[in-house]
Amino acid sequence: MRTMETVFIAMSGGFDSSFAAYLLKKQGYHVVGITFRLLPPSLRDDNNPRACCSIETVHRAQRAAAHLSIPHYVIDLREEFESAVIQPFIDGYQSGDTPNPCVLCNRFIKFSAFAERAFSIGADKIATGHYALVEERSGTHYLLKGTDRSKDQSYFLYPIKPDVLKKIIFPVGHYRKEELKKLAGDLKWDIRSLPESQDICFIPENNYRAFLAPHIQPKPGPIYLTDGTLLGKHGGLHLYTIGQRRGINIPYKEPLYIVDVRPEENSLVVGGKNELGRRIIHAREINILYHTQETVTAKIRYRQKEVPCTYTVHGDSMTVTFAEPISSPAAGQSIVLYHGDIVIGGGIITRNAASKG
RNA sequence: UGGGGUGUCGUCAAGCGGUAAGACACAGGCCUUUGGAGCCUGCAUUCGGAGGUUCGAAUCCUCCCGCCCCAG
Repeated sequence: MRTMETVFIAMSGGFDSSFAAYLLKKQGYHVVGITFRLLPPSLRDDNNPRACCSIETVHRAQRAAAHLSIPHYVIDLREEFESAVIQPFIDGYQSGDTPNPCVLCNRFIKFSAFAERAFSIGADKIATGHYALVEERSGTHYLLKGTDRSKDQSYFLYPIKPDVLKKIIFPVGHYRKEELKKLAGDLKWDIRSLPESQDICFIPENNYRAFLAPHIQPKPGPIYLTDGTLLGKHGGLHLYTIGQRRGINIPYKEPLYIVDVRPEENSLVVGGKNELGRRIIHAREINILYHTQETVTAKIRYRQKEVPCTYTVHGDSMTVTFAEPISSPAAGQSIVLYHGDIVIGGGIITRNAASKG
C-alpha cells in the first residue's frame, strides 16, 4: 500500500470547497483544510457571509473541517492579494481597462502563492472547489472543462502553470451540481446550507463601482456616437466597459452600447448593438497548456459558448481570429482557447488591438 | 410688433370626440465565482394654463402662457 498522499484544499467555507474536502477524505487522501486571509482590515466585512475572509467565513470552514476530522489552518496571503489582485483591479479600471480579479487571483494567489506555500510545507497536491478537471493522459496533464457544463469554471483557470497543474485535484469537477446536492443530502452535516460563493470576494454586494469610488477620482468626459456626434457626458471611464448598455443615460432611437473606451482622450464611443462585433483579438501574458493543429474555439467571458477561431502565438502574446465576429471584447478581460473539452490556454485582451471585423 | 407653426412621461413620439401606443432612458428583480450582455417587472388618473361646447375632449371653441420659423 503506497503512502497516503497529502492534499491541501483551499476551503472558502462555501458548499463546493467543503464538499470537495469531503470527497478527498472519502477517496483516502490525507486532507488538510486551508482558508486564506486575503483582505486588509479596511476591506474586511464581517457582516457579509460571502466575503472571503470574514470571521464567519473562517468559522464555517473550521466547522466543516471539524466535521470531517481534518486539520484546518488559516494562512495569511494579504500582502500578495493586495499587490496582485486588489491594486491591479483598481489600476485597471483607472486606466480604462476591465480587469478580471478572479483570473488574477487564480494566477497569483491560489495556484501560485498558495501552491508554493503548500508544497513547501508538505503538500503533495492542492485542491480547490472549482468545477474543472485535471486529467493525465500518457504522461501529460490536461486542464479540462468540468463535467457539469453549466457550472464549468475552466475559463478562470487558464493561467495555471503546467508544473502546478499536474499537482492539482478538482474533486467536484466530475459531478453535476444536482448530484452533489443529492449526495450532500445523505450526509450527517447540513452542508447544503453553506453559502454558494459568487461575486468578487472582496467587493460587498457585487457593487464594484461603489468599491472603486474611494480609490478613483471621477473624471467626467464626453460620449460620442460612432459618427463623431457629441451625445452626452460620462462620469469617469472606470464606470463603463465595452459592451455595456445600462448607465449610459442617453435617450436614443435605439439602445446604445459602449463601443470603445478611449483613455487617451478620456472619452467614450457608443453605438448600436451591431457595432460591437470584433473578429481579431490580441492578447498578452498568455499561458499555453496544450498544443494542437486542429480546429479550436475560444471565448472571451465566462458563460459564453465558444466560437471557432484560429490563433497564432508570438512570444508571450497571441492573435486570435474568429470565424464570426465576437461581441464586446474588453481590454483587461481574458480570452481562453479550447480544443473540445481541453483548455489550450489564454491571455489578457489588449487595448487598441481588438480589430473591427 | 405683424404672418405662420407648435406645446402629450426624463427624451423622442402615437393619438384627430369615446375614455393616454411604442421606443429610448431610468428603477427593481432574475441569471452569475469577473465586467458586460440577456430576460422579467415597474414607469403620464393625465395631455402648457384657465374657461367653454358635449352624455363624453389630449382631440372642437375662446382667452392666456411658452417655444420655433419668416417678415420688419
